[in-house]
Amino acid sequence: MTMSDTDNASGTPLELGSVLSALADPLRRQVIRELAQAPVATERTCASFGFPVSKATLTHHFRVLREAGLISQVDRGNSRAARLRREEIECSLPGLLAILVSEKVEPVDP
Amino acid sequence: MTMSDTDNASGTPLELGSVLSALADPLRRQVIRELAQAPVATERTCASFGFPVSKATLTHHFRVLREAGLISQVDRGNSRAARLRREEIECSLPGLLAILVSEKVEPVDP
DNA sequence: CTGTAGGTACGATACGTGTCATACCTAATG
DNA sequence: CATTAGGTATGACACGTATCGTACCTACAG
Repeated sequence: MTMSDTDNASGTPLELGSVLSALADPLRRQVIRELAQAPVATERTCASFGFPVSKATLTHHFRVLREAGLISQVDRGNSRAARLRREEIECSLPGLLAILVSEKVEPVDP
Repeated sequence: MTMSDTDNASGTPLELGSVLSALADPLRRQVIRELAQAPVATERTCASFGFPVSKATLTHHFRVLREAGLISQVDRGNSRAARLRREEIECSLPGLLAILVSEKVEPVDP
C-alpha cells in the first residue's frame, strides 16, 4: 500500500462530508459510476475516461476522489491506475454506489 | 401545494448533483438528519434547530435544501415549517437517508 | 404603539472550487 | 536524441459558497 498521508487510510470510515463534496461534481460522479459498473478489479488511467478537460484538471479531480477515499491509485511511473474502493465504500456508506449507478445522465451532444 | 417554481416539483426525481451539493454542508446534513430521525409528519422552524449562525445564513441553508427538493416549507406568516420529503427522497435515492442518519458526528464543545 | 420572534432580500466579504496554461517529471518508442 | 503519452505542481482566474449585517416583512403580546 503506497498511499500518502493525505489519502484515506485503510480501515478508517469515509468522511461523509468529503465524499459528498467529491461526488457533487458531475465529472467525478461519472468516474465513480464507470468504475462501479466495470469488473471488480478494474484499474484505469485518468486519461482513459476521455473527459474534455485539461490534464491539470483531471489531476485535480482524481486527487479529490483519492483524498475522499473513493479511489486508490497505483503509481506506474508515467501513469497511475485508479481503482474503486468498493468494499470500503459499501462498508461505510451502504447503497451509495447504487444511487450513483442509477443516476440518469443526459448524453453529451456530439 | 404552495411551492414556487424554483423548488423541486412533486413527482420529479431529485437532481443528484444538487442533492449531493446540498448535503456536502455539515449544517444542512444535520437538518436532514434531525428531521429523518423525528416522527414522520414532523414540521420544524428554521430557528428550532438552534444553530450558532445568523438568521440570514439559516435562510440561505434552508433555501438550498428546499431547492434541492429535500424539504418542503409551509408559510405560516412569520415563520415557515420545514418538512422532510421522505417519500420522494426514498423513491429517487433509496438508502440516502440511512447513510445520513448513520453518520457519526463529533459533539460540539460546550 | 413598542418589543419580540421568525423570517426574507440584498449587498458585501472571505474563502473554496473548477478550470486552464506552464513547466516539469516518468516511461516508452523510433 | 526527439517525440509521444500520461501524469504532477504551481499560479492565475472566474465563479460559487458560507457567512454576516442591514432593512424590511409578518404575526403576536402587552
